[in-house]
Amino acid sequence: MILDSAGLAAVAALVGDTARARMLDALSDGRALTAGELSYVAGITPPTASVHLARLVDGGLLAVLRQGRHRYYRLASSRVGDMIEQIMLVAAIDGPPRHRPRTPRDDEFAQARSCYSHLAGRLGVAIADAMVASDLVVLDDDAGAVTSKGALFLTNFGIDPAHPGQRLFCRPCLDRTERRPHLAGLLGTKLASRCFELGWIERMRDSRSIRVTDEGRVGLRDTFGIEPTTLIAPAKLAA
Amino acid sequence: MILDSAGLAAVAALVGDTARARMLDALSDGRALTAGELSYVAGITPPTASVHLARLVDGGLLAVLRQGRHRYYRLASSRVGDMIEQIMLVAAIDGPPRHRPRTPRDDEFAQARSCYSHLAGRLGVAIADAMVASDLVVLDDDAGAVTSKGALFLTNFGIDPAHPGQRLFCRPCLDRTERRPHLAGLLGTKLASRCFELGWIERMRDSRSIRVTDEGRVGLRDTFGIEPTTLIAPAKLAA
DNA sequence: CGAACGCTTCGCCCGCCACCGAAGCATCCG
DNA sequence: CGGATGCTTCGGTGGCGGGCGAAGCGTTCG
Repeated sequence: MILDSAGLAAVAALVGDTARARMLDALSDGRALTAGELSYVAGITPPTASVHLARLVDGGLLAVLRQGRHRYYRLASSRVGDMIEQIMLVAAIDGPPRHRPRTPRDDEFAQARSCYSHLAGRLGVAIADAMVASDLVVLDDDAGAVTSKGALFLTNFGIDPAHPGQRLFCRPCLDRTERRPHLAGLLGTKLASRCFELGWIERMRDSRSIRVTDEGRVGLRDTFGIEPTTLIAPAKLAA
Repeated sequence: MILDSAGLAAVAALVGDTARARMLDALSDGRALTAGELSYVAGITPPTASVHLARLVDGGLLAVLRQGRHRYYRLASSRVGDMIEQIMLVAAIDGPPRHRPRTPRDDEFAQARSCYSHLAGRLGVAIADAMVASDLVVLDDDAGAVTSKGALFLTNFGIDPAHPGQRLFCRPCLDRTERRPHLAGLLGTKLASRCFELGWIERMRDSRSIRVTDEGRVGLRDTFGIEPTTLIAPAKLAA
């Protein structure tokens, strides 16, 4: 179980099928979906989906929760979510350019989304940028930390920064649409929760995309100094 | 190129073949190997290997360097290495238990190895543990930081901790054989380099495994307080 | 208790791709 | 310049796995 290129191949092969990849992608925000919903997003019939789901459970990527006559499937752990995100990052950056028709959903997705339990997309990067600029957190490629100024800020913002003596709990996560880091780790999770709590953002149904509410625009501007325009212009920066 | 479960599937499918997975595993310490060597480690004939390698280059996972009549292949970026490590982590922890005959090479590998550019295995975890215990670094699941005491220690150890004002550059990386964190990020890289420089460790040929030298045992004990026995006992902890 | 629903199992078909041996193409050597 | 070496391309074969429809099983509801 150690020198395990066999395990590498086995897990990757599970992900390396279009239908299964679509299912995993749909599950990668951590929610649990039913077999039926998953067969729909994968674009295959229920029987076929059932076989795929059985394989994914068998391979340890998914966990299943029986509830009445439904079966809810979810990622087995956040590690699986991280793995999917990492593969997608490689696909986006190292992989060959994929010219696909750009849909409105793509724009929503690039705008603001969840990355397992934290915020990503233009919104996530904007928050990270703002916090770095205001000296609330410091980041390099691999690591990050909350400053003492940042700890104070978080307290005022309604986030308890303390595990006693823990001013860290912050990690950069390379954003695959923006190709710049957003905030992950416990800090990322708490920031996201707090923004939901405040009604600044809300999930869009059946996707990882997130919508910034009107209150959110005001709050983000007042609290982080993020101009609402940042969150509207789709891709003018291409210049 | 955004809502890209297609890219996810494409990249994962590349990794999800036994022969290609073996090649990628062999390359995952960042070295460049020739097509011939790779066909050998994959256990396939040169023609077949050639096709696989072409696919991997085409998919952006590998880069090729022509040199005389040889062609050297290496991972296209450290992101690809991270991805492989992450998939293997999922395979090791979330995947089904794989009962394989345990070879001496497995033990070497679990003992000490490189994880792209930093140290992993029992050695890597022991160093991380020692530095946490001595209050040189602090770690949680997602993030870490070098303490001021740690910065002083690193200077004495021959590592320049400064980017001015950067006492961070430290990240935990879950070890897939020990299932506990070792040190990654810039700190992890510098620690590994310095240990090589001091002659404490050396690469074993044709693998990611690392051997601790006699000087290394002494140095690790005197500097980090790591008892040499920690680095010899293969798997007594199974109890 | 029977009908509707959600999901899985079964049986079958088909296409893709990993694989090899032989031949082709470069590059380096005597 | 001819032979050896390292790698790739070509042509053909075989097996694995993804796909569906039909049937089976458990749950829920009227």
